[in-house]
Amino acid sequence: MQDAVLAMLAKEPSHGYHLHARLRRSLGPLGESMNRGQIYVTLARLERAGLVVCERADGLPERPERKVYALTPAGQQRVAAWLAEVGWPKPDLAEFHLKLAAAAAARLADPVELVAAQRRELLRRLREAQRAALAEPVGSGAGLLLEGVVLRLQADLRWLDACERAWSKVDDEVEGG
Amino acid sequence: MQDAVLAMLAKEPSHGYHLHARLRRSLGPLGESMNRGQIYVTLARLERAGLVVCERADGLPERPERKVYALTPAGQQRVAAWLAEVGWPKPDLAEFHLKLAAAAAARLADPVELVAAQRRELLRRLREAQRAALAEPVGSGAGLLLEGVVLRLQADLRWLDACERAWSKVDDEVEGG
DNA sequence: CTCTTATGGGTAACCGCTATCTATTAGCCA
DNA sequence: TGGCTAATAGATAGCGGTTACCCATAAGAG
Repeated sequence: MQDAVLAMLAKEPSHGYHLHARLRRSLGPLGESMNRGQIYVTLARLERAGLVVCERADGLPERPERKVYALTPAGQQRVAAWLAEVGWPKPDLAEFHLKLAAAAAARLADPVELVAAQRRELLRRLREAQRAALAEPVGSGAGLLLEGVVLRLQADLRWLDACERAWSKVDDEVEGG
Repeated sequence: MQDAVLAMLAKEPSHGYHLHARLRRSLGPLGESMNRGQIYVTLARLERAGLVVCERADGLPERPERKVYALTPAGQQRVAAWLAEVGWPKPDLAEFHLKLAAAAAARLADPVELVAAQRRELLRRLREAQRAALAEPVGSGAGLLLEGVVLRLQADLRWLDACERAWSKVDDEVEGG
């Protein structure tokens, strides 16, 4: 979040609400879930860390005071460092994996059933993402983002197939043994 | 995290360190990054919420006191609810997307270069995951998990290809215009 | 016998995010 | 004109997770 805000400020100084709007526009449909208040918390921390400064540009006395923030040299340095680093979020498949293991171990549910339910959900999201991608203008950033979502969902569906194969075999062994 | 701990307790009561070991074993190489202290924080919260109870079973006086936790009826209910829900983590591609946009807008870096660097990193991780998968016994839970990681990385690499195509086109337009 | 290291178990502080609350501005409508 | 609603701008509290650190035991090394 901090890096995202700094990245927006690298283009031009803004106040909290404007930053929020720019982020949402940049992320398209995936930015819907962004919280408004988070921006201000993040800005306060960035200011405390000396990465941004607040230039009070409340020119109109009748408007609510809005604080316009801009990058400090340290902030620019951090943006450059962020751009230079090659990080990638680690896959978060552990939860479903544990769910299957727990269901089988405690005999609380049928793992193959859980996989089937999950596949229905992912197919639903896949259709939704494809529909949203069609609504975006071609070549837009949001459309590209949605393409990534679609590719991920397809990969996850393939993984569910593998899960089903694996847990079906376990069931057979239990029944057979 | 809470659900993961509850799921382990659904199979059998355990104390903190044992739970940590079981979780790590169940997750294979992906469990390496798990923090030990987190287990105790989580157990304390679960106890406060009335989902688990602590039966002090420190039979040997010379051993350090270890608290054995077990599910309460409310805890069993929550495990059942967790198994019933069909959730899936949302794709977290936004950070890289913002990185590309910020690099291009502030002219701090070449987006196509960033994509190339990211591709190198993902290929490295892909090789690593495939190697780890070969080290796991076939049919084990950890092996299945690693297969999911591999499928995801392959999907992300395809997305990077799409990113490169999109941002190359943008560069052409800028140069041409 | 002491020093060091590894293991087992725990606590506290910090950080990020979400939800919620306040206050002002603007638009609408009766 | 008064009252309702939405949008804008900002602040706060609480939850969940991670990190860093602390305490005790056990095993070796000198």
